[in-house]
Amino acid sequence: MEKKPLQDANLAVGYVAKRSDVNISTLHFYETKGLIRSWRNNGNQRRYKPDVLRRIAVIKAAQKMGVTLEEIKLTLDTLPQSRTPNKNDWAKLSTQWQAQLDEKIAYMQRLRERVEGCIGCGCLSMSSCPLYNPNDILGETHSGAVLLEKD
Amino acid sequence: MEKKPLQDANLAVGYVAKRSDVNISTLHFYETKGLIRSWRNNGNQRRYKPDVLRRIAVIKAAQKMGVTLEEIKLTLDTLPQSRTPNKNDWAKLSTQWQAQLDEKIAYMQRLRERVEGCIGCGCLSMSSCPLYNPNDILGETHSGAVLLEKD
DNA sequence: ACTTTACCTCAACCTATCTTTAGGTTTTAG
DNA sequence: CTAAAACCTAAAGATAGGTTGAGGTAAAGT
Repeated sequence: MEKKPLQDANLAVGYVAKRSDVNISTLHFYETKGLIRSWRNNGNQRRYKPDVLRRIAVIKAAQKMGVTLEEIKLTLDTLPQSRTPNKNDWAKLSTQWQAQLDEKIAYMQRLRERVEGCIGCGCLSMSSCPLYNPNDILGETHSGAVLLEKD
Repeated sequence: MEKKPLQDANLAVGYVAKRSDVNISTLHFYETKGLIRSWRNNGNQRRYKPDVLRRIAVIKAAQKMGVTLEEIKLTLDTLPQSRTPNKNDWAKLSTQWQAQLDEKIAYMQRLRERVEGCIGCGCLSMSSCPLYNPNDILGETHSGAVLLEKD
C-alpha cells in the first residue's frame, strides 16, 4: 500500500487535450479559471498530473448537468489539495451535483405540467394563465422547494 | 362574428414593457431579432397590437423551457401573419415545445441515473465509466431517442 | 408655455464559455 | 543538424441574450 506505483507522470498539454477531447485552448482557459493546474518544464511548457484527466471529465459531466464553471470551481476546490483525490472524494462531488440535477428535473416537470394545462385551457386570458404570467413564481432562480406552493 | 370589437388598440413601448415585465431595451432587441413587430406613430414612436403581450409571454415561457430565441423565432414565424393568432394557434406552439421539454427531462433523467451509477462504482477507471467518458454518447446535441441505446 | 416623462437611435458594454490569430520558442524525428 | 510538430503568450473574435449611455425628440401634465 505504501509503495504503490508513482502516479505523477507528467503529461503534456497536447496529450491531455487529445485524451479528454477538449482543445488545448480550453485547457489554457480552464487553467486561468483555476479549474485545473499544471507546472512548467524547463522550456516553459505545461505539464499535468494524470488526475487532471479525471478533473476534466468531471468538469464536462457537471456541465452536462447544467452546472456553471464557477460552481464547478467552487466544488472542485473542496477536493483535498494535499493528496490525489480518491474514490470517495469524487463521489462527494457527484452527490452534490445530483441534488442540483434532481431539482432541475423537478423544475422541468412542473413546467411541463403547466404547459399541458395551458394547452387544455387555451389560456386566452393571460392574467389567469400560470405559465404565461410574467410575474409567475417560476423565476429564473427556480430555487426548487418553494415553487408551485401557491398554485 | 364579422363585427367583433376591434382588437388593434395601439400600445406604447413603456406600457408593454411594464405589462410584460421586460425592459424597453429588450423589446427593442426582440424587434431587431424579428420576434415581435411594431409600427410607428407620427412622432416615430413604437406602437404595438395587444397580442404582442401574448407573444412576449410565450417567448418567456419558451425560454424557461430552454428554447433559444432563434428556435422561438422559427416557431413564432409559423403563426398566421394575416390574422391575430387564436387559441389553437398558440396551442400548437405549446405542443411543439412540450415535446422538446419531454426530451430534455428524459435526457436529464438518464444523466441522473448515470451519476447514481457512478457514485456506486466509484469510477476509478475512467475508460469504463459511461458518465466520465469523454466520448460519451451523451453529447451536447442530446437528440433524445438514440441516447443510451448502446449502454 | 413650460417642465417632466417617455421615447428615439446607435454604439459600446456585459457575462459565460470558449476559439482564433499572430508571432515567437521548444521539442522531437530523421 | 535541420525541419516539422508541439508549445508558448496576449489579444481579439465568436455567440447568446441582453443592458447601458449619450445625445436628441415627442408627448403629457399643470
